[in-house]
Amino acid sequence: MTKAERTRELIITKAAPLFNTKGVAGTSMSDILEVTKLAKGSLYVHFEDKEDLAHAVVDYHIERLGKAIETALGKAASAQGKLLAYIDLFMDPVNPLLAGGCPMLNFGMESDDTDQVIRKKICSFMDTGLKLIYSIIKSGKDNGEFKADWDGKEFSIRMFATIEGGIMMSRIAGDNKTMKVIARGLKKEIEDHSA
Amino acid sequence: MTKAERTRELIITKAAPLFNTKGVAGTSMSDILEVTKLAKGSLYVHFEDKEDLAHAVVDYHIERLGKAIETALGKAASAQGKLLAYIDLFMDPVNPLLAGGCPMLNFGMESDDTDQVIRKKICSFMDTGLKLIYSIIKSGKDNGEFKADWDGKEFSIRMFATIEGGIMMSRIAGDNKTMKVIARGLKKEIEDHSA
Amino acid sequence: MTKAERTRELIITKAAPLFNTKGVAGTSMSDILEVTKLAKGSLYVHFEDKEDLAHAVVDYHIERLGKAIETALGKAASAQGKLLAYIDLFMDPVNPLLAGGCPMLNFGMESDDTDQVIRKKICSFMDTGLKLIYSIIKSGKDNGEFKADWDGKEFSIRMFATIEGGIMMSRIAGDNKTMKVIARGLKKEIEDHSA
Amino acid sequence: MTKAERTRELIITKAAPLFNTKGVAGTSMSDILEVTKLAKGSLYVHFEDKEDLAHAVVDYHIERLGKAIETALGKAASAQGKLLAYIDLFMDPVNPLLAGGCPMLNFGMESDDTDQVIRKKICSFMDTGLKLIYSIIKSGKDNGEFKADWDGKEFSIRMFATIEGGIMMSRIAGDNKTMKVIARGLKKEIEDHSA
DNA sequence: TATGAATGAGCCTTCATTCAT
DNA sequence: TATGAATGAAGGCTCATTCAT
Repeated sequence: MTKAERTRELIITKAAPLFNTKGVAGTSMSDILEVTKLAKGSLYVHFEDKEDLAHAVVDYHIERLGKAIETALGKAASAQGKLLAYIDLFMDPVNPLLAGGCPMLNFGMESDDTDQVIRKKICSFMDTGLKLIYSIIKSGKDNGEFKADWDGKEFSIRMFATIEGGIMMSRIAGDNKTMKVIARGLKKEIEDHSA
Repeated sequence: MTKAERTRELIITKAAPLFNTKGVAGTSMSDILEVTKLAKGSLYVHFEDKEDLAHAVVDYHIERLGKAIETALGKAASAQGKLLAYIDLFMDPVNPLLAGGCPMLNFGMESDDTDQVIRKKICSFMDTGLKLIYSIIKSGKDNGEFKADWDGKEFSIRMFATIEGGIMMSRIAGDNKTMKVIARGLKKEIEDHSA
Repeated sequence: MTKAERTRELIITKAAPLFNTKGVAGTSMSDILEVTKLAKGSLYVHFEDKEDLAHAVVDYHIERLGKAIETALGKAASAQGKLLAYIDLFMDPVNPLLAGGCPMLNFGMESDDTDQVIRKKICSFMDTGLKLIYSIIKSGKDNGEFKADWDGKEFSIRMFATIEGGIMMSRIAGDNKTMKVIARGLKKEIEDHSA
Repeated sequence: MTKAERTRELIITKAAPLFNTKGVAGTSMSDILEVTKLAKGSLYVHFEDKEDLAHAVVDYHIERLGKAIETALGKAASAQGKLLAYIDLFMDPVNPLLAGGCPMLNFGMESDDTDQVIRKKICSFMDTGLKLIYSIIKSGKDNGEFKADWDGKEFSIRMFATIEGGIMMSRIAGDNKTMKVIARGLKKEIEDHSA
């Protein structure tokens, strides 16, 4: 990793929690300077402008979340285990994996009317997640873990939506009670479809 | 209504879509001046500062959404009808009731780490909504519409979360497909619990 | 004159010598703040941006120079007197009427490749000047002051060009010797065409 | 020519049209980096600072213009031919010899109040040009081409000024009409003084 | 109450330049 | 010599807000 790459990475990693916490509009370049301890012009050596940095930060969040999911699911042997692991990953929205909470919610809700590049990045990551859940269910049906008549497509969409909604509710409430109810419900449904 | 009250109302109604679309941080007082066509100082005659206005705007959104729900549900005679009406109200996130989309998602996700007053307003409105759904189910169970063993508390939370998650997904995707799948699932579940 | 008009006028009059001396690109908004003793944002109450202010300053220079010519020529009774008065007005480029020198030269030469609005303003003022000289010659011929066969069009262009070139040369040299030679030549030519 | 000298030359030749077009203040070191495709630090290997480069660029313009004059006049056999050749060299200000137009006008007018080094360079080049014209007239008088009573000093100054003024006027107007009138006038005067 | 000029902190960004590599 | 990352002052401009009218 060259020096430039290291600095770029430093900026992204330091800026990431700020953007995810205060939003893109709510975070100033000065805020980022402060946490990176870099000099004024330095940010612009590595990023064209605030927008460019914001996009890189979104990519970073997507990558981190993607890897976290991959890791968590990698530890599970069965399809059912993977689904449960996925749910568990989002069980604590008050102390989330990524400071500020789920970047899909944060960046998605800020960008839907204001930044189409970010919206599309989040959209494509959402699709990836959806497809992942679907593929797990499918493989579970293929290997006999899950009942063959389970509608994997419908469930993957609903599970995804429910989790995100649960995260939103828990973060707004400031406690995880809601998320727990939701997780229990989803898990029960998964178990109900075990063969 | 005095002239002052009317001006105040004008500011709030014109500012509301801006805040809900671009966020609080992303909306400037000048943006609001522009759409209200008021003079610079006028805003501060009616609101202490931007924060104060933002809070009033959140209240306004809550009130409007609350009334829309009330109206929609008022038209339905049965408990089941009310639940279905509630779902239908959120069926078109791409062309939402309130410009910018669901204010609980927008203000909730922007404020969770930045503005505790807004967060609490959204939180308490969320509670109201949750309780409303719960009370409908309860009354449905009381009058024999719904099976007595239906867990109303769990379902109301899950329904709320799923709808919000569905709104989020549809807005990020830019189309309502997701929302339709979710609505169908929730409605089926409701019907499955009809007595 | 309203307060706003007074402030606007203050900014223009204070900024004018700066722009005419250091050029538009070479003058910063901070330079202007300093001489006007206004606060940061105040400039933008009266002007959209630096370009807008620069255009107003060019207009101001044009107006002042136009009025100075008008006044000087007004004092002369005859056509010949007017032509000589015009020349006299530009006789001291080292201590010019307008700080920084002839705005046609300064703004014209800076803007020809960079700001078409300024270029056109200067161009149209130049045309006015040209037409003025021509009309003086014509009226002199009409009233019998000048010989009828004098080519007024050619001379007005050449007189204008020679004066501007003389200003340029004197300012570059830092002394008025060149300008004096030129003035003498032009005046002789005018006298040679007296009837 | 060493590599360093070649790079230095490259920078100057690429920077020259920029400075002559947008002015010194209006041209940034980044602009120059862009057209030279050099690395950031490289400029400062060859030039102390922007001022130093600007001075070199002025020298370059002076040298090019000087050589162009020399070449054009070299082709003419008689003194009269040389004077006419000189005038012809400046006949098309809209598509000038040097991109941006006459460097004496451009750098002269920008520098007269801001950069004494540039001003003096232009001043001394102007003197050279003036002396050249004078010497041509003198030699023409010596060899009997021109009338002995022609005031060569006065005419050389006036011719120089008129041409520069004509360039200015044509560039501001965006067409060469003015310049043509002026050239015709000067040429006629030259012919009128032929012996 | 309403106005809009004025404020000055702060915004994002570019500037000329330096310096470690 | 050449590189390009780093610097921090300064650039133009917008911000939320105040205040005299």
